[in-house]
Amino acid sequence: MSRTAGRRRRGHGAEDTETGSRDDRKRRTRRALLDAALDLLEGERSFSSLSLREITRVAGITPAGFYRHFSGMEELGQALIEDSFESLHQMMRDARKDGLPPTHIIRASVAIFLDHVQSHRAHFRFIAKERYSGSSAVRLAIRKEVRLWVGEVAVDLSRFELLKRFSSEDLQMLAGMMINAVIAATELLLDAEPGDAAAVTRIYETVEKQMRLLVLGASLWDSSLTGGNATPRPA
Amino acid sequence: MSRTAGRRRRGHGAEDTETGSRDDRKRRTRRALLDAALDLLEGERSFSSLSLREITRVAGITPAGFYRHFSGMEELGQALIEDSFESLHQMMRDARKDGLPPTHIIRASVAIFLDHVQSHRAHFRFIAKERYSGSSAVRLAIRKEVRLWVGEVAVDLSRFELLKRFSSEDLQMLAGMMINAVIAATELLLDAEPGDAAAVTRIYETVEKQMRLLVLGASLWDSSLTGGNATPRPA
DNA sequence: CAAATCAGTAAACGACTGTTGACTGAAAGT
DNA sequence: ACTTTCAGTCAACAGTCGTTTACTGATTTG
Repeated sequence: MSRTAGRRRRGHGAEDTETGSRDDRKRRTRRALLDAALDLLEGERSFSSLSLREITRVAGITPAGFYRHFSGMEELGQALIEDSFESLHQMMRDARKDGLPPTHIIRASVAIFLDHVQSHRAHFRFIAKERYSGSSAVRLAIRKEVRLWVGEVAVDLSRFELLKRFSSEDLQMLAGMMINAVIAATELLLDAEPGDAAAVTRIYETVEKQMRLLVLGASLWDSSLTGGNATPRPA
Repeated sequence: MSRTAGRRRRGHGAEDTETGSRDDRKRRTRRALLDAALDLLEGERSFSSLSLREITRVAGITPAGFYRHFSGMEELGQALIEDSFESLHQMMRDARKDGLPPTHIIRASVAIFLDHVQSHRAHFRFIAKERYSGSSAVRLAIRKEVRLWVGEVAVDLSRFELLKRFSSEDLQMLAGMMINAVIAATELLLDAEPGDAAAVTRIYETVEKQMRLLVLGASLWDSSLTGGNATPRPA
């Protein structure tokens, strides 16, 4: 009743629906769907609790219209993952091309990454939430990205004179610990209020300290003392 | 139609419903509800995607019966958290009482914890899933537990002669890194096939290596070199 | 033994869900 | 100028959901 206003009622998603070629408009609607999902995930909700209808409502289209873009929620989840990591990869390529300062490479890299996190909160919130709670396809995709990242860092580390005597396995472990620390910092960053500069500073400082501790440990490391006697029990 | 069998149809939850006092039966049904939720969480599902009806179905009671035990799903979530951490605390108390070997305390502690994880997979899967994707109440509860744990470990570490010169802040950081490594190992453990002894052994060995690296780093640490110049940017 | 308690049942409610098929109308193709 | 394509609409579907209400019947209580 009283649907007085213009025919098309849209949500926050696609604003100027009227311009551009058909492909452009389609791309815009797709973006609106992705953004709608990210918007809803900014709150307490988890991806698996989002409904298709809810997302189309926020994006400003009809439920049935959803299927012109994705076969279902699972596929939208995949798209969100690709979306999130693509901007990260882009950033990392740029950073590599621009060249890092030779002296504080680690610190600079960490800072660049955390800056990126802060300017893409929604993406990383999604990743953090889905890393352990998402569908197995999404979880695997995230794990693959992390594994690749660890590999890259291990290669970078292998160029340090100090780390020449590291076995490649131990290099992976060191890289893994560094990335674990950065991921932990990321999660703290996402939990902190975005405007809380003091908290942000503390997080940056802490992770830098952690890196320093790891480098110190590495300087005394002897890869030939590997393994030793572990204490595992099957259950 | 054709509901031929006995009146009460129960799921996997409460088996011998017929015995015990009224309180006993109530407790058993409550357990059945918690177990039903944990069962469902063993799969791909996340807690927020579980429905109340679904849980009562698995537990073998009527939807309305749920409310005799919990006011809603949120309260059940809280109960699951308490349940999970209670057995952990119990185990830690026991371990402390029994006394750890003086020589390899860290290694032994880590192994004991990971053993506990393996024998309580469902609980820890729940915690891992909800740590970043759950309701804020649940997330806060988990974070509180982790923070407390870090504090305890920091106190334990302060007794080492090697760490006497650590500032309390740096001790917290070291303890935090150790626990981060253990949590990362926990997550690997939960993702591994329970029977995969080789994978389990690798995880134990890796985390022990990580501990050794941290201890090495600590041996060179100088708390007076704290802070330095961090590189944070508000956004 | 009668009365009170209360864990669990049964049925109904309105709301929301994913998915469908037939449609419309503007853009793209020819 | 015509036909084709196709993003998005609309209406309807069969389910599931959380919650409420009145109830039942065994156990506890006095």
